[in-house]
Amino acid sequence: MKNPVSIATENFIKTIYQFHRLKGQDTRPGSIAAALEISSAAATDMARKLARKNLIEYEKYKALRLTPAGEKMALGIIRKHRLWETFLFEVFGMGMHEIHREAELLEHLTSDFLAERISDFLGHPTTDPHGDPIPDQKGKISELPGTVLLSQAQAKSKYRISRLSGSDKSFFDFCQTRGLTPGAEILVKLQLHSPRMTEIELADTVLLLHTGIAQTLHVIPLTAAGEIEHLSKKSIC
Amino acid sequence: MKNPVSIATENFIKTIYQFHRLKGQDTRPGSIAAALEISSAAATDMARKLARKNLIEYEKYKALRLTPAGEKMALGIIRKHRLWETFLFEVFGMGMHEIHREAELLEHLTSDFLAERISDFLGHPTTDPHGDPIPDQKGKISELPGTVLLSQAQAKSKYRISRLSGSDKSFFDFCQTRGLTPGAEILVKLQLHSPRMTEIELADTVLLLHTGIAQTLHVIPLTAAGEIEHLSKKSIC
DNA sequence: GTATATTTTTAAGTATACTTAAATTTTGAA
DNA sequence: TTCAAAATTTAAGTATACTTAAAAATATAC
Repeated sequence: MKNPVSIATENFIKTIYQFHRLKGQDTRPGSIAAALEISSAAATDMARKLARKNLIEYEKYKALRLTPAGEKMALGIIRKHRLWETFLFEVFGMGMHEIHREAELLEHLTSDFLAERISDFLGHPTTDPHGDPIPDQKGKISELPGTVLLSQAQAKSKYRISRLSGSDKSFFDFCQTRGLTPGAEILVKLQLHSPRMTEIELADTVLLLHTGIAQTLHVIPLTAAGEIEHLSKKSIC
Repeated sequence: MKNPVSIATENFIKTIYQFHRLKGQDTRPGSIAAALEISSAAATDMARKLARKNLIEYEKYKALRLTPAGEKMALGIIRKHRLWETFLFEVFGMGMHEIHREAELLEHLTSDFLAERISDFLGHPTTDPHGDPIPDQKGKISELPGTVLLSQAQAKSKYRISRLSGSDKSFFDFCQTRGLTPGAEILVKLQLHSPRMTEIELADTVLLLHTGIAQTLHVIPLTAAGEIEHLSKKSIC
């Protein structure tokens, strides 16, 4: 029935999924190719092959879309990735900048059986150390609703950090020493333009973050959009 | 310097090493091919390619031999394999028949960095659950000296079980319920011929093992070969 | 609306890792 | 020692996953 697929295929499918859900919908062959560091020609090639396997819906000159089977496969890979990240972080105490690199490899040679043993061992976590949701066994994922980049958050509003999407050690070190971890509550005080910076407050500390950092932190508004302006005007000051 | 090699290459190198060290020296292309379930032609092909990469010493129509670089690579893969087996057994409580299957995959996508984290976590074990030695970081392996198959052990002699080389669940279940684990001391009472069976005693229990099992258990004599006959005659009776 | 820039696709070619079939070499039995 | 069986190698071919370069289609800028 379900014949095993190559690592190249898994990465291709996973990238389409992530670009579709997270980035701005741009799943044209060129974008996927750039992310995977392969040529556009190779991406077209792969797309046509995977369309024959019913993983991708492919139409010439159109953006790539996953079939339900492709999406299910992507979620399976992402589940393994995030379980490994959680495991390496919590059990081996590996750094945030290291776990992604290792999980990127392990995800491809992890059986469904082993994935369940990892999940059992960890007590079936629902988010990984970056704050990303871990799809369940059936491929169901609880997408964080309404998350925005900190750089696009509204001034004078309260948010909860939902996700750290950076990759280098210095970024994670910075976040950790300042308490910028998934779940932390912050108040956006000011959005500055030229130079673009975001001023936030958390635990009585004020931080001025440049765009590079503020674009890497994802946040969830803590109250309905309409009320925020109103509430924050009252409660802060 | 050391460019990454494929999973196919790793399995090829590993198989040559294992056939050279464990089985009866037969590392001709056909044997390696049979073990990997590929054609002899494919094995010849691979051997010539790896000779160009200085991992194999290849001479037409001769048995395949690893270069020092090839041997070092093999030991690195075996280290990762056995660390994973130990880990999956001790931490996840996976069965003996399951750990090999999973380690067979994970060994190929495990960085040296991660291997050291696993080793750290386990307290730097020197043998895996099967009783096989785990090579150290530099590729040094403490080969068990003088291990023989239980089916070839001398009657009326004491041995210590050193290794369980089976692969299926029923074999490991049988060994576990009877106390046949690496480290256990046994007394070989009798070697029967037609049907070939081995009678052993451990912890006051006498077991009659058929050849299939006795060929899968590796043992180490507990005294020098000369003394055994003498000693066992005295102490038992 | 046309021209140009961008993107995608097609075409041709490469490396890896296999296959089967035929040719060659080695091995072992009489 | 010879000769046939067994193993290995060579040759030709396939699928995957890429490459570069040229052609074709789409998007955008004026």
